[in-house]
Amino acid sequence: MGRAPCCDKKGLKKGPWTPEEDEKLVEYINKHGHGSWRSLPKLAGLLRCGKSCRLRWTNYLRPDIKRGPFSPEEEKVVIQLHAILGNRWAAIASQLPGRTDNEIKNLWNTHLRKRLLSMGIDPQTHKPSTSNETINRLPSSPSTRHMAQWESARLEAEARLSRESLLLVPSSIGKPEADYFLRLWNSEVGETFRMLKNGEKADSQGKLSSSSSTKSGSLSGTTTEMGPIAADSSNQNDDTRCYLKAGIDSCSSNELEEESSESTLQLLLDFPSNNDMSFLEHNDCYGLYPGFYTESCSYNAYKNGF
DNA sequence: AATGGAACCAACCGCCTTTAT
DNA sequence: GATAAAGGCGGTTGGTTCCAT
Repeated sequence: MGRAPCCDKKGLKKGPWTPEEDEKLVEYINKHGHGSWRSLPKLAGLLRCGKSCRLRWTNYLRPDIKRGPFSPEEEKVVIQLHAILGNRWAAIASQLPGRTDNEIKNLWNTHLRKRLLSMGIDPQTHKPSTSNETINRLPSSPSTRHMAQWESARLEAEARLSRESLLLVPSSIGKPEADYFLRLWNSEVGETFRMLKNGEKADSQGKLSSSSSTKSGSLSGTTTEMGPIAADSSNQNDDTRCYLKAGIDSCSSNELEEESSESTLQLLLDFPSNNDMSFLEHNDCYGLYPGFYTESCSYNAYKNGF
């Protein structure tokens, strides 16, 4: 049994919206709300399908839409969330107020994806590409992968810190950073992260699980492979590089699979500073996105870059 | 100035999930 | 439980603009 078309397409206009159409749509929604999208075009006097009206409203006419170019900070968030969520544009958009899924999708396809590719990063896996085209330019260190995982763990740790700080110090509410991570953690993003971390089948749509070879792979890797590294690194920064290297060199993923992410996180939080990744600067191979290291050779370039 | 390719982005299409009956 | 309608989402397309030659 075929699905009925969303609307009768005879006589309906397609293509770009005119200012007059926009005006009609905005005026109607401001007065009555959108109600049923199916019946809206008729009521608003538009020769458009309801779906088209909904899209025009949500992607362009909504008053809270933030237009204009993405800030470096926004781009960074998109990249980080994409590493966790994959192509779940709506979920990513929910973390960027005023930005639409369509906008983020376009940003990704036209800018960020190419930028990562040019840096030798596979935009789907966020790992160094193995293609012949890029492999020769890459530092062939496994630690690049670890840095992606590290960044994911950092996200989680910061979210936890934010949540705890809010519980302990109510006055911290309103601080943008804490607010952001609290929101993130309590949102679908955080839920996805937690589910993946626990090895659960994420979301009922099956979309996540269908594409989770990337996500669950990298994320479970975050908590497992990071285990001994973070555990050992609870000592001092001086030792961290050694532990990091030792962890990379020696860790057998099977054996590490059992490592508790709780303890890992705790140890992460025990770091002198969660944001201080300066100990990585001394080694040219420690970096998530090698393109950033041509100048500064610093993980901070990734953290602050874009 | 003309032109061809690249880049950008709004909009469409089809599939999936949710909700109502 | 079965079915249809509606909404939502991600992939893709096609028109427009920009830029190099």
